[in-house]
Amino acid sequence: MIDARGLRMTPVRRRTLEILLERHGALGAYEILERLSADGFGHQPPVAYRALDFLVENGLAHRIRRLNAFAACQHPGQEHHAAFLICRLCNAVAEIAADKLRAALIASSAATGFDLERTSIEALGLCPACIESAPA
Amino acid sequence: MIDARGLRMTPVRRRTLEILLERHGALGAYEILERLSADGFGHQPPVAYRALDFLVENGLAHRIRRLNAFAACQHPGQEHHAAFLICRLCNAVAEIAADKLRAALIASSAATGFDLERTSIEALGLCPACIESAPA
DNA sequence: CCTGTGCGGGTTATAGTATTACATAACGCC
DNA sequence: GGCGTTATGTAATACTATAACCCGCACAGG
Repeated sequence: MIDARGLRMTPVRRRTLEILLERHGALGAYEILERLSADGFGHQPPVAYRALDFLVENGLAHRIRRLNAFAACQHPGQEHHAAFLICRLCNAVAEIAADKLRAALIASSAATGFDLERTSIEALGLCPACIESAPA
Repeated sequence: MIDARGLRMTPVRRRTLEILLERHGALGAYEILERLSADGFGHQPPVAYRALDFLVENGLAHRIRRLNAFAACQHPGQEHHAAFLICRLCNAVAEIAADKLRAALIASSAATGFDLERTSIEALGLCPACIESAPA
């Protein structure tokens, strides 16, 4: 039950990750909870939040704050920092590499004396598909 | 009642901005609501949310998503994009210029075909004061 | 002047998101 | 097997945000 990195990938956690992977895009905690409970897991919010916290903590999923939602990580296993592009029409979420952005952010903040630990970079706009279907 | 930019700075809106300015750092909508209602304004959530939406929309305040809170803009009147450094211990919020970061983000996302409209860049860490008082 | 219109602000009610606290069960180790 | 730790389940509640509706005032046009 304990994988190479020392992670305990229990049934709820695995199923939660599967649910996220099945969907391209982000899911709210309560949507995930519905599916978990349909699959026989508990049906109270902490069930979903705990599994999600675990996945986020271990780099298997990301939290999209703008949507109050979660998405599976596109590059699990690799140490990386991500930024997210969110379509304001269809809520599609694209993950892009943000290592350079993060470095720039740390550089920009050097003068403040802050010690940065986690960064969250999100952008709202239109995805290619919605640009097509909803032209100016 | 209408200023140079065509903004209607009504009493609730002005008071809301003052409340944000009085505090260095971020305030939740319900904290703001408490003070507004103590000052004789309405005491239902929309009162605060509407004023805050107005301020954010017009560049006089920022929304800090990580904290579900709001902070007065440090550079009002100037067209700019900001990033925020949030202390995970004392919740202090520092605003730094993010125009370059934004440009880099737009460059990074060019390949995806997304059209970026708004960006939100936040980082969590320790502020100088908390580094002092809580050393490793 | 007066009246129609639009915006702001007030209200009630409710929706949506997240956490605390506590009890029970499973696991890993010795 | 027994013990400490971690995970799961539950109930209850806290916190954040929005919808829908009404009223009144400021302003523009007649």
